[in-house]
Amino acid sequence: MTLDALPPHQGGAEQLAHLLAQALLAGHWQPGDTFPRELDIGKHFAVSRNQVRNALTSLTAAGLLERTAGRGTLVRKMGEWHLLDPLMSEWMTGLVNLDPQLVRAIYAFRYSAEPVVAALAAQAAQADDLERLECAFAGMENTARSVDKRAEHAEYDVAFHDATYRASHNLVWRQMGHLLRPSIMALIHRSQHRTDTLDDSLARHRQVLDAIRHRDTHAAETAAREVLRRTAIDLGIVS
Amino acid sequence: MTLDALPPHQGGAEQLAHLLAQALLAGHWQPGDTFPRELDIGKHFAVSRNQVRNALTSLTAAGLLERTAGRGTLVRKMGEWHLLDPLMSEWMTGLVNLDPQLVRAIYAFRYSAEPVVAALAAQAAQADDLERLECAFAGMENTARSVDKRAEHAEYDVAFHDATYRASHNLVWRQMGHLLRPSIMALIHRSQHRTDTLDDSLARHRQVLDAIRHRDTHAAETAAREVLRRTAIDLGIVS
DNA sequence: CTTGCGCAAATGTCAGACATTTAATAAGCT
DNA sequence: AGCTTATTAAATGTCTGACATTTGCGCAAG
Repeated sequence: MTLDALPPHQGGAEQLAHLLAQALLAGHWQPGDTFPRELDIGKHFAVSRNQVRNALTSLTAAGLLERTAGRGTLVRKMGEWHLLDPLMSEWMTGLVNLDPQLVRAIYAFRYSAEPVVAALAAQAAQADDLERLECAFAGMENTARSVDKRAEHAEYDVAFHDATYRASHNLVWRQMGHLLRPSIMALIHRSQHRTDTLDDSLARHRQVLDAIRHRDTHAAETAAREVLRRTAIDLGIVS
Repeated sequence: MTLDALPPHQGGAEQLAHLLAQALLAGHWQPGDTFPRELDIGKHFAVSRNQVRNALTSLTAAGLLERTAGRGTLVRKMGEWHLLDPLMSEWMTGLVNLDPQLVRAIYAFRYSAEPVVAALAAQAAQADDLERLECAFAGMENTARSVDKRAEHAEYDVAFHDATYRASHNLVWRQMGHLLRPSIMALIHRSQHRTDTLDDSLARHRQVLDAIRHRDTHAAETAAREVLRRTAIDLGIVS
């Protein structure tokens, strides 16, 4: 795989990293392949070697690449990626062709984790947590009816689940909110945004909110599981 | 806080990053403080500015620092740390004075997560997963009796729990195995390594292993919870 | 067939100058 | 006095060229 298929870019090592990362996430290179050399990348995108090195440093830190002096830069396989690195979430959001295996893995994680997180949230939520949840849910309601607000609706969806993780008041769980964005964004491209499915999704989210508000851990657990069942249908994981 | 209290180092930006990271994790700087300037760090440790910048890049990627041109380098608060970055786990292991709030947060996460993970492992474990689990458990047994094998015993302990996460066969859960190392290493320094508590710990680990081997998800869930109750006692979280 | 030498190619490192951003300070006007 | 605007100093960010180090390969001698 060469660089020629990649779009141009303008300014900043971060944007370059984003570009290359998305190409890697999309599978343009096979694991074990040798990545283009620093100088070639610099020539192709008309940036200095410094910018290239900064970008490659990020990709290496995220586990996408492995660099050794003399040998070059190798592409690592998906199992070695640091999926929990916040940068990875940024790079994954907006990627239309995310590997189905990855979408499924993230979904399976959420399906096993979020019920527990919701239960914790029901125990630990404070006033500001409830406010965040209610605000996000209201946003979801207000953006559900118009087709041209799909992106905005997804943002509120992310905010709702992120607020759930935050409400657990656990530093570790909270970090995992990053994973939500790519998972939920994948929904936009795969679901048809039909109004009946959206109503169903809203109803299930409301049950999570109510359960947390009433400090009912068991109800929160089952309600979160129901939300994710709906998500599975929309993701096409189950029919 | 100045650099004078830090030990010297030899060679490599990674070691420098490790040194500075441990000082930050130990709370030598308050959140919001300004970190020493690049040139000062370089002078103090007799390294080039490049090495300093490479080290600080790692610390910034881990969320420990925030750098902006003109202002300088600021120390971020614990809530902003990227606890799931593998580098963080490396830096935390071997740190004797880990913040109790952090130890407790990681424990609370494990207590809510590992039962679920063990249940998944009971569903998805393959032959090689069982082999890893059995090998780690055997190592724990063999090193339980002698006091001078505490470090080795801890390694097998980490390997056991890591094998559990791996056996879930989920890419996301597997990443979280990194968090185990600092959590389990903290046990060495806080527990008295009494033989009766070790026997108890071994028995509870054995039940997890057996439950996974027999594909009994419910038993795996409860057994994992029992292991962590034992851990809580040894960590001094509950009496 | 194996060992060892040397060359080529890639990443890693260094040093210095310069660019850019930021905050504080001083000047100047109303 | 008070507000706005240059000026300046200080910190990180960037560029450039040269050099160091590691790795893999070819080639030749034993």
